[in-house]
Amino acid sequence: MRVTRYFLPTLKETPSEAQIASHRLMLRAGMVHQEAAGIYSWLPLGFKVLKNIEQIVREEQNRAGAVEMLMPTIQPAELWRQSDRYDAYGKEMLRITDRHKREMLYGPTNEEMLTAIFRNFCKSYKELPKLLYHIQWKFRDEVRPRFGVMRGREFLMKDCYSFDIDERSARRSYNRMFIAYLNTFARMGLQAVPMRAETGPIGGDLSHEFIILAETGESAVYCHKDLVDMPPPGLDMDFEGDLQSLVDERTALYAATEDVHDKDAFMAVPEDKRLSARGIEVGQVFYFGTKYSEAMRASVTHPDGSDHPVHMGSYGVGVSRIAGAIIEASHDENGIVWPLAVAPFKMGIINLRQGDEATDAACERAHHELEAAGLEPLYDDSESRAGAKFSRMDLIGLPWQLIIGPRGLKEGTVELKERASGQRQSLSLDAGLNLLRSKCASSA
RNA sequence: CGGGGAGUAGCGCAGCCUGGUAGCGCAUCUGCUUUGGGAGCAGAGGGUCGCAAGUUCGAAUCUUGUCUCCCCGACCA
Repeated sequence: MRVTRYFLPTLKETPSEAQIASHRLMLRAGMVHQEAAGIYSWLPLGFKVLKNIEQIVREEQNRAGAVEMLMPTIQPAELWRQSDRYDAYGKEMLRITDRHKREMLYGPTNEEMLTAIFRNFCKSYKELPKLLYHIQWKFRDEVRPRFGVMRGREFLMKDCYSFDIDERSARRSYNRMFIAYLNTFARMGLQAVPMRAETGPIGGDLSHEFIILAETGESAVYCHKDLVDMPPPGLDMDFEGDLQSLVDERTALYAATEDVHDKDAFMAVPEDKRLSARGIEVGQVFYFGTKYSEAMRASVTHPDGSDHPVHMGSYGVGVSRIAGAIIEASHDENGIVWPLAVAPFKMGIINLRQGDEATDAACERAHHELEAAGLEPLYDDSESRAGAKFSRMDLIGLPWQLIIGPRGLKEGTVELKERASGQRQSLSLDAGLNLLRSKCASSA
C-alpha cells in the first residue's frame, strides 16, 4: 500500500481531549476519530488493527470448539423482561422506541437472546454441550466514557455462551474458554493474567478476569509474580481432553482484582512474590449456572425423561478495547510499537528521496516484492521530508522499517530498522528483503 | 449521578476581566531554495467565535437559557 493512496491522517499535536497514552496515540496515528463521547469511527489504520485482533480471537474460539454466529445489535425489550433484567439494567441500557412504539434496545450483551434461541431449538441433552459465539458491536451508555476506545460506550466484543447438562460439564466449557483466552492474548503479544473476579450483574459463582498489567489500568490488582511469567498453554492443545489441571496451575497462585481482594490471602504470598499493580481487563469468563435458563425456561430433557434448565456460562473479550490495551502495554515516547501479529502493516518502506531515480527504483522493487510475498508493506512514497517520514513511521509503530535513500544506495545498502528495539542494520536490498520475508512470513 | 473545567480556522491556543468589523503557531495551497530524524524564505486561502434569546448605536467579549466535550469521584467489557 502506498501512503499517497492510503488514508492516514496523522497528527503532530495531540488533541486536547486525550489523556492516556493509548488514546493520544490512536488519535495521533490516525486510527480513530471520535464522533461523540465514547463513540468512534475506525479509520483505515485502526480498522486493520481491529480486524487483526478480531481474527485472532475468532481463530482461537474456533480452535477451542466454539461455533461462530451473529446476533443483531438491536433487541426487543420483551426478551429482557423475561430474565427480569430490563428494569435491573438501568440507564446503561440504551432504550429505543421504533415507529410502532415497540420498545427496543441496543444490546449491551446477549445472554437473553441466545438463551431464547437455544430454548427454541434445543430440547434434549443429546444436543449438549454447545459453545456459540459472535463478534458484534455492543452499546452501554456509560455515565462517563473515557480513555478512548478502552472505555467507550459503543464497543466491539466477542461474547461466547456455553450450554451444558450440569455444572460438571459446564466447568469443562469454562475451562476451554479459559485456556483459549490465554492463547488468544499470547498471540497478540499480551501477557494476560487470569484473576478471580466479581461476577457482577450477570450473576453466578465462578468468574475470572483476564488482566493486562499497565500503569494506566483502571483497577488495582494483586497477584503472585510467577503468574506474570507463565507461558501460554500452546496452540496444539487438545480441547477435547481434560483441561482442569492446566486451569488449576493458573488459578492455584493468588490473583485477584480489587473487588474480591483478600488481604490475608495476599499476605500469605511470599513478600518478594507479591505484585500489587494496576490492570486493564481484556476478557472475562463466567459460569452462572441456571440463572437465565431458569428465568427463561430453557430446559432440556435428561436421559431419565425429566426436564432441567441448562447450565450456562458466558465468555467475553473486549475486542475494540484490546486495541487500546496493546498500545498501553507497548509504546514509547515516539509512538506505538505494534506486536507483529496485530500490526496494521508488518513493515514500512521509507523513501528518503522521492524523485531520486535510484531510490525510487529500489523502493518500487521492495514494495513490489514484499507485496508479492503477501507481506503487506506500507510504502511511504509521499513528498515529505525524511525526518517527517521517520517520525510518522515511528508513530504508527510498524514492526519493521526498510529505509532506502541515495546515500546508502551508493554503497549498495539499505537500512532495516526494528521498531521495538530501535536497532538498525545496513545490508543489501536483497538481504533486507530476505530478512523481512523470514521475519514476517508466518504471522500465526 | 455528585464536584470541577472547556467550547474561537483541520489541530494546539491567545483575545473576554475593561464591548468597537478576529489573531498566533502547526497544518493546507503557490513559488523558489532545500533534502538521512516533523526544513527556510516569500506569498495565499480558510472562522456567521457551540446554539438561542436578551442588554447595547455596536457582543467572541456582558446577562440568561440550552447543547456538547473533557477531568476527579461513584459505576462498568
